[in-house]
Amino acid sequence: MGYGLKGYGDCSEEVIRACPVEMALHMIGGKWKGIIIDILSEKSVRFNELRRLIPGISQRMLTLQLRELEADGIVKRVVDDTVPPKVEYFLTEQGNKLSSIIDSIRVWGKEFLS
Amino acid sequence: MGYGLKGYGDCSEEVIRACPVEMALHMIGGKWKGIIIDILSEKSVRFNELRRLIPGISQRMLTLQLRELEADGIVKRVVDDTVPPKVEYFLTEQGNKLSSIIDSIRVWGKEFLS
DNA sequence: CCGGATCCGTTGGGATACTG
DNA sequence: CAGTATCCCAACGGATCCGG
Repeated sequence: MGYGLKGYGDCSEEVIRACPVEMALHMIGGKWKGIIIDILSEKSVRFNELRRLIPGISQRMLTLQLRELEADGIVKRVVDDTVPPKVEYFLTEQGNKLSSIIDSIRVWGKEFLS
Repeated sequence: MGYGLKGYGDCSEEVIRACPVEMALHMIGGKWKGIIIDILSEKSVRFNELRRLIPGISQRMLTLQLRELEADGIVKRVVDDTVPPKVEYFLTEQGNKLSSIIDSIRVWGKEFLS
């Protein structure tokens, strides 16, 4: 048995090394998760602000991806119970560490494209 | 217009920073690509050897993922034209650089799981 | 030994409309 | 403002069988 995050497959003995990799890729592999983490690494952002910062994303997908990131402990969601509602998103400690990896991925990607 | 790898979406102005990230994640986001790159980072491996090293993967998926990695320039495929056939896979220069990122992802993942 | 071809279920993600 | 709810399609990935 391995970690078992959200029903993710077990880790057999031989691939135990790769499991954390698969898990991590699974957590940041969503179509918009990279840029969401990237934006949140700079500052906490509100829902519609995030929407404006990510052209092309639908309300539905933004909600879904944020919920998954939240469930995985990468993003924190803070609701200010006022009218109009105010919901702010920011990275957790783990999310911040992830963002530095996103950075190195971007460095690699840029070099790859050049 | 952005890079345009395999019909991947365009990069608008505001998300130009995130595009290399999306591209990279798209290239390593396959279910088995992480572990394949991981294994190849140590040594070049033959097809069936790779199969044995990745319990649970089907022949079809191994072929597909290798083909994609090859098309993306991460993996090289060398055919020794003999009987029985011998096909060896190894990382390209870009693939090697990627494997160090995989390493840091694993470090993060391990810490996340602990 | 190293695949290709086919079928098919599951999931990811887009479009649109509605709500407290 | 910050979401839900539906519908729908395409891509992903597993199982199985066939071939050089």
